[in-house]
Amino acid sequence: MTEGDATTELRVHGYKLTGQRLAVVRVLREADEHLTASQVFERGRRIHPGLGLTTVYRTLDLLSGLGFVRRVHLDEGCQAYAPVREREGHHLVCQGCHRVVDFPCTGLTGLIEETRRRTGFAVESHFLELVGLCPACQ
Amino acid sequence: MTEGDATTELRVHGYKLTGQRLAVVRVLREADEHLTASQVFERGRRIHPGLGLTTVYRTLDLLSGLGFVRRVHLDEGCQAYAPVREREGHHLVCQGCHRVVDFPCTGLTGLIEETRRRTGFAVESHFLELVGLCPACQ
DNA sequence: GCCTAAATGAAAACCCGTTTCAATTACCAT
DNA sequence: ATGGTAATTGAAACGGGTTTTCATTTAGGC
Repeated sequence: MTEGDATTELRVHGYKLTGQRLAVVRVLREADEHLTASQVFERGRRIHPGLGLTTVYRTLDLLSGLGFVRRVHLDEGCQAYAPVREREGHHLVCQGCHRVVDFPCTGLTGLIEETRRRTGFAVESHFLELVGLCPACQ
Repeated sequence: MTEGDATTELRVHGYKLTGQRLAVVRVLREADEHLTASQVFERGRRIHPGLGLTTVYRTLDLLSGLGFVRRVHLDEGCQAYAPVREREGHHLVCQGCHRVVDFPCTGLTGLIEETRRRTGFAVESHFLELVGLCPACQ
């Protein structure tokens, strides 16, 4: 996610470019670990003082709908967010430092097609997340 | 998940076989859709009157740790649970009726190995969920 | 049938996230 | 530039789901 991408995309969809939104975008772009809403809130405040937590939640929803942010689902809970660096990709999360890296989604079409054939389901979306330890944490 | 499997496994791990736990196990075994904790609570009460919601949460955690239950992660939220019918498998969820079907985890080793090579991460676990429409809901 | 540690339920506490609403502000048209 | 307008915002109240606390009960080994 580049800052330019996000601002363009916001504009294209008719959303206003407010300082608050740009602050949230910047926080996410500069983070390489997953963040909770209140972490985004804290960091965003340094960029845009007066930013409200409510706005953080609203903006995370917005960016999530536009595909710039993805929720991270962990055993401990599902209230973390990470920037999407690779569209059509997925997240690989480090258990140690919470770093999040994107990897491309390849080699799943066979599995999905096979599942469609065996179950009759029309598969519309999928969610894949890998969890492990990054080189530094091993 | 068969009832026998679950009781055996509970015993093996030194957990007591209480009526409350067996009720939760039975509710999950007989459900073919994902259930929230309070749905498990309601149904479990019919089997074991006096069952408490707190116990339902604790038992879901327990069974989840033993691999008999898996959380279902949806856009609407992550507070649903479904029985694991196929170990080493994953969940396929119907958007219409919430039915959950298991499918085997095959064809992911290549993707994981490739990711390991490219990122250096030691991948320890993965979570895959497919979402779509079942034959009846299409 | 005891004994003891584990398990339970009710109530309170907690926490995350949403709604409400009046005030502000970005952006378009002039 | 300026003004008008609908979108956006923040504070506070609210809501619901989940966890903690703690006294009581109970399963399972002796």
